[in-house]
Amino acid sequence: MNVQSYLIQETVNGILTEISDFQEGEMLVLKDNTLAKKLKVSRTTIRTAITELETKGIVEINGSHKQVLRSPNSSDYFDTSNSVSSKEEIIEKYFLDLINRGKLLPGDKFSELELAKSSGCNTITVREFLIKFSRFGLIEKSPRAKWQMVKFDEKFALELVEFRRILEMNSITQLLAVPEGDAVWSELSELLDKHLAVLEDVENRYTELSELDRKFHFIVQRASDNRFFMQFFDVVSLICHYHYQWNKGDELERNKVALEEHVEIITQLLAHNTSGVIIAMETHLNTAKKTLLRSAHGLE
Amino acid sequence: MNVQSYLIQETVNGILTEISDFQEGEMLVLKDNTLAKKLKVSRTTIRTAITELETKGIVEINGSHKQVLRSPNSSDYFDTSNSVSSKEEIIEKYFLDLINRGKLLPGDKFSELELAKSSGCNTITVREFLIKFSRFGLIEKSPRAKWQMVKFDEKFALELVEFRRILEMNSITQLLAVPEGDAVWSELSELLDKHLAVLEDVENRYTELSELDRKFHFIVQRASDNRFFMQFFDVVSLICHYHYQWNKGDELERNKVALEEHVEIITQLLAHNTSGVIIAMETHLNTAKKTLLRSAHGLE
DNA sequence: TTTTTTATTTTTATATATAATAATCATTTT
DNA sequence: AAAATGATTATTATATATAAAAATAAAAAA
Repeated sequence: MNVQSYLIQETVNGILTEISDFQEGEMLVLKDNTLAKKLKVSRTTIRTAITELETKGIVEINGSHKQVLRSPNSSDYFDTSNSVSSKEEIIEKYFLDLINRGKLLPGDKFSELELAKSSGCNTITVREFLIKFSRFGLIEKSPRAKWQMVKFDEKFALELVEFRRILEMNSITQLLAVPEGDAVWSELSELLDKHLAVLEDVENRYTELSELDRKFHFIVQRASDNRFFMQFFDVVSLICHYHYQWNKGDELERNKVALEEHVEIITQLLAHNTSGVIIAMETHLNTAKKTLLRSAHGLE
Repeated sequence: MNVQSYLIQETVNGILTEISDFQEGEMLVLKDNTLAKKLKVSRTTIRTAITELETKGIVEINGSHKQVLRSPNSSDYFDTSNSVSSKEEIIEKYFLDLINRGKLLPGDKFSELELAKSSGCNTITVREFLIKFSRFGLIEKSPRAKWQMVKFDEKFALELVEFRRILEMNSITQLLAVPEGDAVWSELSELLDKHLAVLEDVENRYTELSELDRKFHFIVQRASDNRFFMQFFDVVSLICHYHYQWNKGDELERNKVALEEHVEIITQLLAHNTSGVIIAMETHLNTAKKTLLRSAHGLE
């Protein structure tokens, strides 16, 4: 039997969940229109999924009449945890992994075909992904030439840091204006606890900074409530993360400092101490700048 | 005879220019290696172009020996002024034209195939262009659904204006710090003259604002000397331009005000009056905000 | 030895075809 | 009349093929 597509599998699982409380002897009829609305897919998809359920013996189809025969058990569900919804996800994962493992360094060249072969996608999927990804300013190409990782020099680093400084300073001011009862304050105090927990055992847990850093800056940027700011959150976040990869040398010490700086900012935020927040943030961004510059120089 | 591609035509023209000072009886031999370096194309391209020159009777090919026979006349050159270098340029022109003529309004849907047919490109070219263009935040799509012009509501407008305000305020501060002798100051005073000229005959020339506006804000943003800022100059510029299209009602009055505001900013800039610049810029951005908001409301 | 050329291989750009999914419209059922 | 369905059409996603251009490597010439 041929393997169904991800969407069909997910839809089958969705229908199974819908009918999971079916009782023996009950009269349960499936309407594709209703299911389509509920699962937010087209009726065509629902019908393919119901046909699949018929072969599983869970549903009986009699013309337009689709009746549930038995309640589903766990083996009826498709395991979609390991599948990917599309080729695009495959190449995205594959490419980001290359970056994160330092297989693609600034100045490196690579071709679409090469990526397509090694990732198991076709060239068009790869190409479209690269076009989309080029928005981050990390890769570029000229017509009929190979793609190239952007050379990461001091100027690039300084521009990035300056841009980030302006966006974050603005957002954090907005954040300070958020009223007391808002959910963001409990989010922040939770985040503070997590930071403290990691700091307690920093020798073993210092690598968790990466995730906390992303979360922290996400909360800050989100306060701007501005889609253009958020667009750039992704860009800056990715690029910074990318370049932190290579200074493994003093990673423990560096991460410890960053964690402590986060703690200071969040504490000042929770105390609603405007000038304290600004100063702490300024310090943090300056440290980040130094780190980034060092990583830029390390590559020359 | 089949029409050569744009690149070949341009290369032929390039070689013709190279040998344009050929004298009767002179011994002029073409080396593809040298030409390739000079014209910045590959040797493959040079060889195709030289073959073309042989059929035109300008060059004689004897194995590896390529000798110029006569000096080229103007009819030997290809007219590439009307051709486009690639399909991508076609679709880009076509799509921007649709936008500018108000054929694509917020909320409108359109399909790749539709665009491909009407523009004469294939779907892949269209698709890749749309992916690239979606970076501007003006169009979006969900999987297997049509593309859609983003609904332009008040929130969108406010976010855009706020983002612009932060970027431009920062850039103009940088601009003020540029030393006296820099070329930017003469650029600005030229731009001031152009503004004044248009204002002299504003009833007939008010449509020239669009170009002056782009130039002015470009000079301001460029002062940031930051690629991330510049990326967004394009985005903001396009979106604003797009949305100004529809309030044709008070266009004369509106453009006149904008021109006068530009004059004020540039004057203050040339006088190096920091606070004056800030105030004038603030006023200008507020006017732009009002205009944009009115255009957002007009669409509801 | 260095440069140039020929021949070959890679790579991107473009075109076309098929499959999967969504949307539509006329008809039937409720 | 409203909702649901079947049949059809439209559209995107994916795959494959061909052409144009660039890059490379080995051979030839300077």
